[in-house]
Amino acid sequence: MGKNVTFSDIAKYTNFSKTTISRYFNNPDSLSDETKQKVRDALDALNYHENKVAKILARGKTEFIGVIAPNFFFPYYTSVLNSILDTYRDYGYKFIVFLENDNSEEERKYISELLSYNIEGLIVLSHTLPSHELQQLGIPAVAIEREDEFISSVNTNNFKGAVLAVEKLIGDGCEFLIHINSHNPEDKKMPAYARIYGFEETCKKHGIPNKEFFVSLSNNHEDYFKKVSEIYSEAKEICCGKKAGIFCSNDIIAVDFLNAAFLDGRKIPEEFEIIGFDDSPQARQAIIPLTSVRQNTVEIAKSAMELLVKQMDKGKRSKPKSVVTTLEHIVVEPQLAERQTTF
Amino acid sequence: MGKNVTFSDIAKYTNFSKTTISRYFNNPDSLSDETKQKVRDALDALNYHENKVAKILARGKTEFIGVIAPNFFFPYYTSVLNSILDTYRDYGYKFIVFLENDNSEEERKYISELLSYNIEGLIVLSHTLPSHELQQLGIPAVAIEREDEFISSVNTNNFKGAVLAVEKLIGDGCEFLIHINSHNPEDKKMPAYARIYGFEETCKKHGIPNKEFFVSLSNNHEDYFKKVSEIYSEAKEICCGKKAGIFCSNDIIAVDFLNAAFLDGRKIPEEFEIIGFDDSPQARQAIIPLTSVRQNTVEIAKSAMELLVKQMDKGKRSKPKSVVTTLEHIVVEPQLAERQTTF
DNA sequence: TTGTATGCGTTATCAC
DNA sequence: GTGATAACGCATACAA
Repeated sequence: MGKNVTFSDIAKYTNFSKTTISRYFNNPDSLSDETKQKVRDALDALNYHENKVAKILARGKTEFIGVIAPNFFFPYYTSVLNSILDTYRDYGYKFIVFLENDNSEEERKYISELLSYNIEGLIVLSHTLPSHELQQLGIPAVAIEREDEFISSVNTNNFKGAVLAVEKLIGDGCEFLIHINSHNPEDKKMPAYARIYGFEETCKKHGIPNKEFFVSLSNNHEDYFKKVSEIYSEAKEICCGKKAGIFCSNDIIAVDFLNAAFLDGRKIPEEFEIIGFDDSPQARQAIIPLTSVRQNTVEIAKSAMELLVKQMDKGKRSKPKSVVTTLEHIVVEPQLAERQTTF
Repeated sequence: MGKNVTFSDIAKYTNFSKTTISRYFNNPDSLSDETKQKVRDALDALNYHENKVAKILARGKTEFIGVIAPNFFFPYYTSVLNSILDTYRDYGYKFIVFLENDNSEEERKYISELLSYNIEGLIVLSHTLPSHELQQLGIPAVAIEREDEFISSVNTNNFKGAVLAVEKLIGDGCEFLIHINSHNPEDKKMPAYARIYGFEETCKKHGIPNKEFFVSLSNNHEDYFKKVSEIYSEAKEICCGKKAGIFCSNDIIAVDFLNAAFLDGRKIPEEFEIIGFDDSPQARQAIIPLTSVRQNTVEIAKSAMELLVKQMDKGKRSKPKSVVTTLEHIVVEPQLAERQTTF
């Protein structure tokens, strides 16, 4: 940082005051054309570069948004992060990104780091901290696809996603339905839990026999495949003969099931129809391209930013502490990406 | 931002000066135990939170590192970014992340944004800006797996990766070798280009007949698959009868080839052996788990940070402008992740 | 249209 | 051990 050129330097060079230089940037209309020209010349004569840190300190606005994401094992998070980062072009906010560590103490440290940089808002994808703790922070915050009782959020319409999938399976003539979910059946606060309800209610509505399986969350793929293979074997037993429809809560499970069935010589989608969730790269590259419920991550990111911006604006107008805005929970509609594991 | 508690407030509360409060954080040994206790009490009585922006302005160090990554189509970039973000625990640097837009003008804007925040260093994964332009920036910068003539960098030993793959194929008895690469054969400055040399030289060394194919880079997977399927057909013709080994420059191509061959009834790895590059999730979830050259992204990120830190430290000791350190190009060794598409 | 003075919340340099 | 005071680089009320 070799002696950066500052307003003072420009001021000296032009014989104007620092204020005038400041105005050149913030209120140029109030300057005469001649002055503007002189400043402009000085600016590139001295090769000036703005210093946002100083600007932040003086004005209090950082244009920073903190993002805390889980790791990238599930491509869904990658995709959302991608979309969030892309909003830079529309909003100009910069993102300081942290990766969750499955450790709430660590996560609190991340947050206090972020706060010390005067971030204007926080986007939380990780699940380690309860939303009431996030609310206490007193800064605009929005949750994405996680427990969101006390803060605003944007979630996929998981229920609808499940309904779309199951009705597709039923419409295609499946006589027995299976749902495989990776979430611990206990954490009912996770939005994704609604996929289970969606499955159950749609089955009930159409009177279709069904069964649910759960595989415990794991970052190790071998584990996953072994468990899913076992589920496949069991599933084959259960629906002996009848055409079965499999709806999985993510594409990883779905592809594993597909592989197990395919290697076992099943005809797909004739004997088994399979639908995943997330529309990940794995879905597209499966041995039989996988039908999957696509979450609109672009829309999710956009909505998150809108919520955040709305909250941040409010914080400015009224009294500082009134960040206690009414909660808003935006729901983004999913879509069925139909490929070859369904008809 | 409701009136943050500052050193002034603590000072008033404790009847000490701001200086003493500052010392409490930066040089606590110089304070009496009694004073420290008083300050400590005041700190949580008033619920103080540090303000790094002010600290930065006063001290000049931001602990920010800028990252410019390409999009997340190739899981390799995701993985590297993941590893970079994880280094926070070891180094404490925060990352402001930008996503490339394939537009050099945009990218220059990102960089000037980053500079205005006084980032201490820059990690560049994107390819839109030539390295000599990055060098001009005058801040510590390191390139990862991209053209790196004028700045330090860390790259996978791509040549070695290819050699590992090809020798494995030869060792397994492949009589004809095929290389499929997605890079434009023109951009020889990309480190990944060495995968081609590695393929060619190893083939030559062992006197194995071979052929190379190129598919043009694309973010659209359907495109890819169609092209790779055509290549598969052609490949089948060429090596009629002889056992063929396929080495692909990324897993996406490899999985597509695998799928095409598998669906065509080929026995794998008996008739075709296939090796990809990157060891991505797709490789693990392929219908036959794919053997792939694993890039050690953790090591890559770690090396990048080490290079950066070294440069940043130098910049502090000597004169500001001496960021013109000698270039260093770190090479990280890849590893063959053997799965079922090879013996 | 332009300038003066003051503040933003720290750290750093002298003092005592 | 502790305290004034001046930076750091910019924004903003208030003057002129």
